[in-house]
Amino acid sequence: MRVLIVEDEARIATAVSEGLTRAGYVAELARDGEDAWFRGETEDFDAIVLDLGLPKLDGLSVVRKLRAAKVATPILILTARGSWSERVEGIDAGADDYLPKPFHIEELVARLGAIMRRGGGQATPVLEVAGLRIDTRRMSVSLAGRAIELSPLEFRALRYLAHNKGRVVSQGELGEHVYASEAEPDSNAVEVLVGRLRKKLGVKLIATRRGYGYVVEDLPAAPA
Amino acid sequence: MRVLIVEDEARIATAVSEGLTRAGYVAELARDGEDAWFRGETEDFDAIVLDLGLPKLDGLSVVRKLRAAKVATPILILTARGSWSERVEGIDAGADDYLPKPFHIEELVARLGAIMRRGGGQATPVLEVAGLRIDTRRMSVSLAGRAIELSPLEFRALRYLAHNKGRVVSQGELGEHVYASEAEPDSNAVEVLVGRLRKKLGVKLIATRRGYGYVVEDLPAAPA
DNA sequence: AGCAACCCGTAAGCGTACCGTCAGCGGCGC
DNA sequence: GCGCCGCTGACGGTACGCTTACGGGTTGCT
Repeated sequence: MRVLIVEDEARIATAVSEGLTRAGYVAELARDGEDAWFRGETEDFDAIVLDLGLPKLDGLSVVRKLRAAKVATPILILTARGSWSERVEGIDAGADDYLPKPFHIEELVARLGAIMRRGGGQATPVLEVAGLRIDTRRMSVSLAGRAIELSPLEFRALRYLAHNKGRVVSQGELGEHVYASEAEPDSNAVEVLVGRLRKKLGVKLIATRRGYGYVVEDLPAAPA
Repeated sequence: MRVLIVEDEARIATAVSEGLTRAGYVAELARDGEDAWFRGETEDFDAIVLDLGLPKLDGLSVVRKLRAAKVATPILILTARGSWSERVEGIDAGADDYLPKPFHIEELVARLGAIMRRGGGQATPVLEVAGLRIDTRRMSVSLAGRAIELSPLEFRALRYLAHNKGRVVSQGELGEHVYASEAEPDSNAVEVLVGRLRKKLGVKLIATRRGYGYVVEDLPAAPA
């Protein structure tokens, strides 16, 4: 199991490297974004641990470029403590999970194991549900071959709902995942957002469970 | 038997830890929500005791995220005294039972034993009883393949009854679990609720034990 | 720089499902 | 047969969620 560590602070880099080695991984090290991008594309890793604050080419760009190049390797990003927007942007860009700094090495090892086992959560580039194709790399959506233009927020909402298809997602939960900050409790922003989304989709895909939230069904109509 | 205790108040944490150890469990401790979420997903516990008021990531989110990640470990939540809405939300989110603070350790041990013996009650997303399917993730119900529309309160009531099938549930108990506030003693709200539920189901599923409460039988035709 | 288009949060209005109350009735149990 | 527990239908208040319109802010094009 080869893991690429991308980290410019030497202290952290060696700590992580040692921790992963002890856990039985082969740890490779890259010290800046350009190096990470080059090696991530040309070499074959089982996972990438990526700090977002990097010289030459920032972490988010690395994620985006790798995903654009159809590199499906699981990516775990290291974010600043409490930086909600970094996490959201990171997941948007195609990372599989995030770990806020500071962290324990054991935690890193465990989460890394999780995303490698999962082996293609966010990394799977296209979600499909009920004739709808959601391409998370190109940020594009099409219904029965016809492209649909969505705004960034609409796209995030749809992606989250599709990703959790078959499960009720409350307004609060949807808000937390769509917005890069804590949602204001007294606001109908989510309702309006879902409304616009529904209008653009033109299909009865997003059902509302009054008192609970929204669901998109993965099965047409065959419960037994 | 490994149990994860999630509690930030050191005093309570040690008390619970000692109590569980004395009862023969191996107690692990997590002090905040993110830790709980990560360990709950990556490690293997037989049960989780979860305080709702937590730093970093609140308890309800932990429950939701674990359930979304298909972690079926039984979860017992500790709620503030008298906070009915917390309990209801907790169960909705996928917890198996709640215990209001303050509590006796013996009570905690007893309830923990119960949900572990039950071995995946609420954790399994769909309940089945007498041809009825209750999907707690979709918040939807179907009878013999045909979907049935239920209101939030109706759904909660049915879920609680089905969850306790074969046992008589008093009106008071049902009310406590359905309503997110103190139930008024002089009110036939529960009766009306059960009535509407029965009408929508269209089957003689919920029997009434005059003077005691309601039961749903898990066996279709058991003569007495 | 100026302008247009778009994005998106706020607010108001509205339809409707939800659900508690009440009154009347039925049936179970003694 | 009587009494009380529980069922049922009607009614209306409430609040949930949808829709529409508006405007501030940003982006991008000329």
